Amino acid sequence: MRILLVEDDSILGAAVRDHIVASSHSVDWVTRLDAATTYLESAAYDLILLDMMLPDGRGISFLRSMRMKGCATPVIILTALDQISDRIQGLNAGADDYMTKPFDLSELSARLNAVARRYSGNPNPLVEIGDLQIDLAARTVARGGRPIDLTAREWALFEAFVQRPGQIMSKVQLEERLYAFGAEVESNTIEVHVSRLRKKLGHSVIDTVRGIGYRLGNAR
Amino acid sequence: MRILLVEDDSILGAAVRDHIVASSHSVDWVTRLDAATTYLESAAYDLILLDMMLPDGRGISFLRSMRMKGCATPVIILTALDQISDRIQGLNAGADDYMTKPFDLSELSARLNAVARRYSGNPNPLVEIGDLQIDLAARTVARGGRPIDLTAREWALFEAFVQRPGQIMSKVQLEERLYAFGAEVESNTIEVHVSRLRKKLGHSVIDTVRGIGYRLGNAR
DNA sequence: CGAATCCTGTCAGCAAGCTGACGGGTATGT
DNA sequence: ACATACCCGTCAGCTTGCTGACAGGATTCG
Repeated sequence: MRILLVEDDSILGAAVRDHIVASSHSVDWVTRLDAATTYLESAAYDLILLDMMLPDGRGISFLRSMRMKGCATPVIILTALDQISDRIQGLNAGADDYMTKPFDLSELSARLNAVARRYSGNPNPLVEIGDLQIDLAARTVARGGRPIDLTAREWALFEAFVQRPGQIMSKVQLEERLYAFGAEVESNTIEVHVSRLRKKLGHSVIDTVRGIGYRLGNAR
Repeated sequence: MRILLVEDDSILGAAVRDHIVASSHSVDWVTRLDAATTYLESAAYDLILLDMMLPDGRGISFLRSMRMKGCATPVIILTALDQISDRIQGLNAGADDYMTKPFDLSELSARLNAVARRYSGNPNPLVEIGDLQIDLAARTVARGGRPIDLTAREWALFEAFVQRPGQIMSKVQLEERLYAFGAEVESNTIEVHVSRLRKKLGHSVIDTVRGIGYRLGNAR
């Protein structure tokens, strides 16, 4: 999952950024709204964490603007404890959820997961694909009750497919989803990860559509 | 569809064989039961057309034997008009249908199609896959009401996938299904036909599972 | 703290698959 | 009967993808 963090408090920003990275999501962190606008135009984000008070304006204006432009990316607003009006206004402006500073990072994870699940159109974290049992919340895969151990990258890649069954994802799309700006990969890294995933899950779980991308196999 | 024809009458056998070939199915024609046994052990048939009176025995014995061995291939028995007991015995022994000689060849086609549909577990000839509308009886494919013209070979290949959604078919399996003994192909003919089919249907209708085979794409 | 292990991205060689082109045989039309 | 068009299998060169190996950095363990 790719996240845009808009937060000018450097200590909080760094903590949140690090936590997101440790959760094996990718994150771009900006401290101003103009940068957020630019980033949002350049990449597809799965989630935006949006502070309300920023040096060049209010998060609420940014949120209204992006909603008016038809952008449906889920937004969690970050508000001060005593700013209840920010929360109400934010939710009314189209935010999906809010968190009040200071917040516990495990609370952040829970919120991230909840929004991601809603966004993927699949609120139920338990998925079966062929003979695989997948828990999107616990980030586990098993076959016949036997767990299959996936690394963070492998999980992130697999999750991308599971959240979009049947949809072909190009290598560029996968790269954008798995890597933040400045962390793009060169060479054939996506192919390598797909190969590693296949080694663990079996060669018919993910299909290649040559010249286009990859998708979940048609396991019926 | 690959058919085993067991018929010692050379005129009838030739007429039936030619009709089957003209219908773009493949057929192996034998005149004796021992040859039929050998063929059945060597290849997977979709249907057997079985005469009752053969030089080396009765078709009914062959049918009983193959059913006892657990072979589920559909069988249409070919009987003389006045041999009603053959018909009853044949059906009781596990035949799927019967035809009485002499029969009209278009009647044979209808029977072939009916059995093939039942065998594929999909008695309904109308199938939708992604945005394709397929009529298995009329052997037509259309997209948005616009027909897509397939040649006989292309249709045979496509039909194989449609009848087994989600199942990976290896090149060998496809070859066995599309070509009779003595008509096997060399070189990369299956790949070429898949490529041609993709050119007409789109590149994401059939997925390649590298090193294993092909199957219908996961169009959801 | 050092050693061992693991994860991840890169590299590069290989290979399975893809596709344009061609020729022979068949079917169709005049 | 001849010309044309089409189908189909083969060929071969190209291409995209796959994967083993490696090295560097991060993590884990004693």
